[in-house]
Amino acid sequence: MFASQDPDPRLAAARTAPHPCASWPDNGQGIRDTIDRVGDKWSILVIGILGSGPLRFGALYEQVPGISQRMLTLTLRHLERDGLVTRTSYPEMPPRVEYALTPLGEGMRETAYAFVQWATDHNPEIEAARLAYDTRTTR
Amino acid sequence: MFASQDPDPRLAAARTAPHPCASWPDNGQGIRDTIDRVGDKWSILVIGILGSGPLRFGALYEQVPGISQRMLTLTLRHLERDGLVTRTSYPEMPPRVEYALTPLGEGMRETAYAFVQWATDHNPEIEAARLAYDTRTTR
DNA sequence: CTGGATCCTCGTTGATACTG
DNA sequence: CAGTATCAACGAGGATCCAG
Repeated sequence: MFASQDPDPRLAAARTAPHPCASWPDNGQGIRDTIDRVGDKWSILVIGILGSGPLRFGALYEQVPGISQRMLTLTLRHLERDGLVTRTSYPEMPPRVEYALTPLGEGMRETAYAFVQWATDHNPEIEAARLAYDTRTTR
Repeated sequence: MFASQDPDPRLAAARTAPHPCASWPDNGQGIRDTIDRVGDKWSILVIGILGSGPLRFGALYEQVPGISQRMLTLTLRHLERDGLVTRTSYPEMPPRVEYALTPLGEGMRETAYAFVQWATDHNPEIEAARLAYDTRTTR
């Protein structure tokens, strides 16, 4: 599959010994899910908001602009399943449910924060690059 | 470029404080796109791989397991548009096109690496939480 | 108040075939 | 080799209604 034939010796070299770190530590296995959890539309927002302290469903619903009830429910379920968020329901009338970050979730939040920070800092460059690209290809 | 921009001392404080603000610095605007770029299925993989050095389309195609030509093309276009990757085509026969990380892309890679590292380190905990959750709800 | 159940739409992806 | 074009399929996400 790999060693069958190699017209270009550079390809063989590139495949066998490129650099110490050819890619990510994991690459393509379980990490995918964790990244997806952060990459999905709402999770990071929820985690960011919960970083300031526990909140009820309704409060969360108000603080995440544009989310639907369904998506908020699903997002919270996923986060709970992954051990990032705890769900505490108080059997009262009317029902009250509070969501809070676990220590694991707090760690995730801090790590994600670093990336958000980077994205914020470099957003101007990225926007500029997009503008340049668009004008270049449109013209 | 890094140390010069800090007009507001509160921002610096907000970065180090445990519970700085209600949410992320940006929240809901342009950052979304950047996060989406990382969150999408292939971009991080491509960026990670390109971290070891420039590669041709075909080599990339081989190193990303399961990607389709179309998706690789689209992913590279997006990354190029955002100024994270450069595309250099050599007018030869057969055609040769090389993709490489820009400095911006390299910065993105490093920042993302921190997160991937976290995800790798804590994957066991997350998997355990999932298992616990599933058995709890299934039983 | 919280959130489960349904329906429906739209975007993203993959397979395939074709071109410079 | 490095794409582009086209089409079909799938699934995430939104709207709405209903229930504990």
